[in-house]
Amino acid sequence: MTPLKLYKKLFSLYGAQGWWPVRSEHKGRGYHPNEFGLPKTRKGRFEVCMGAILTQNTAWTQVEKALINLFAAKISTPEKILKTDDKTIATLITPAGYRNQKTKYLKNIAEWFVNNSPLEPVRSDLLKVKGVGRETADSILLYAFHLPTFVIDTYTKRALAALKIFDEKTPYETLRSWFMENLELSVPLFQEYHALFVELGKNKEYSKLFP
DNA sequence: AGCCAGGCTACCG
DNA sequence: CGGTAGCATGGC
Repeated sequence: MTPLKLYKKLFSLYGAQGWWPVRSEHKGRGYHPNEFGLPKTRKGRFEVCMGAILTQNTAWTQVEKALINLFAAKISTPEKILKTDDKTIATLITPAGYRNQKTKYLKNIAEWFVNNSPLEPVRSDLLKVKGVGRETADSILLYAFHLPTFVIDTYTKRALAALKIFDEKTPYETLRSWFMENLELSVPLFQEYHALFVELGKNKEYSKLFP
């Protein structure tokens, strides 16, 4: 099974997903299938960064509540995150869990964003930010900045394990390389592919991968 | 009523 | 390096 064949299999099962939801640029409607140009603005890019932190080990439905709380409080820029006290942010993001940790992480990514966003982001710099691991970094690069990096998450690992291509504890970088070395470096392809793995995982339909 | 969500850090051997 | 506790909340 090649990465491309697996992609085609998943796409035939679920079709276009429209990741990542960008509320501030999509009339608050969330997903936007077959639209790979979003976000287009600084605000939208930072929204994706916040979402990437907030969704760590957390269901997206909870993340949306946290984001809506932040927007309602007019906290939607890195500058505003940085000058709001921790307690206030923690309360607003409560639905997304780990509120104290994620408050610090949001401030860290806000500081990174202020200092780096005019330039093209570099993966190794992003990984130095406390609170940003490999998956979060790759999500930010791929969905906020449209750089062709492959995102590996729990569902991806489970799918590859179900297919017996790699076992569950294969290192992140090994899996990422397998995709990136065997596919064209395409942002729409990588965005859609990761989204399809999540859809598969949510539905727990790994058995459907077999002929 | 547990188990799991679109993980990461700190710390251990 | 690989392995694991702790972090928080809500849906099922």
